[in-house]
Amino acid sequence: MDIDRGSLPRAEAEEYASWFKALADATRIQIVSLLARRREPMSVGEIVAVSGVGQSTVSHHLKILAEVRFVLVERQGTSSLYRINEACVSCFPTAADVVMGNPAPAAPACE
Amino acid sequence: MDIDRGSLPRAEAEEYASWFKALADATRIQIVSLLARRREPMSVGEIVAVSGVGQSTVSHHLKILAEVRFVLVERQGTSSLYRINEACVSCFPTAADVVMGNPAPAAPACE
DNA sequence: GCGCTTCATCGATTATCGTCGATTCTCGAT
DNA sequence: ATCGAGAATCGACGATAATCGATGAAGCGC
Repeated sequence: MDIDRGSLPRAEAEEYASWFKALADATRIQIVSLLARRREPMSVGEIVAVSGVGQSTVSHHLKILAEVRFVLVERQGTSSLYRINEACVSCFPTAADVVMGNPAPAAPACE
Repeated sequence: MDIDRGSLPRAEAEEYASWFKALADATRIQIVSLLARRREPMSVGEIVAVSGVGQSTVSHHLKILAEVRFVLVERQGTSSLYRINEACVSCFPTAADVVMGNPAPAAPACE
């Protein structure tokens, strides 16, 4: 395919797709949004208590979000503390701009 | 769940999720990006010729993109002309900002 | 009307996803 | 060493998705 000329290169499109896929679920969006608003780390238990789904499900979602580095994790004692990846806060909307053909304002890659 | 306090309301999260889901595929990202760069309408055949997947698959992807109104369609004679929805060009990156907890610069809802 | 082009839809196949309950693992405390 | 709490992993389930080939429907030219 030579859609790459006139569009995005396939490799770039696939990376963006993995980002959007990570947010293609309402529960994950709420988790990211929650962590983004409180800038402080939260334990899995706190997120479970507020998320409306089971613990294993939350853990699964957090793993997906961590794989694309939307969230960062740090083990502390018996609990895992998750926090938003500040870099993504500015770089992810920029990716949306790129897909939509907008001139990227600034912000290069995400870390 | 009362994740709605401190995060996004569930209904809003679900709407955003449907948007991100529409772009959770590299082929669809390339199609959107292609239509966004050429601002002119393209026929399905043109997109197929450049997309690397079959005609029925492209038609399927275009339907998904049209359902969330990222693209608009207009039948002309025997062919269907798809074009980018200009409103989404600015409003979709804003949605990304909202999810990431950024203060939305301006741009209200996408019609 | 007939055929051709263009696109949408159908049916089937295969793969991926969200969720759950149960289990396992890792700590810290006793 | 044992226990208990917190979190990750496993196995399974139904649901959804991506892709294809084939078929169907709409419009144009002859």
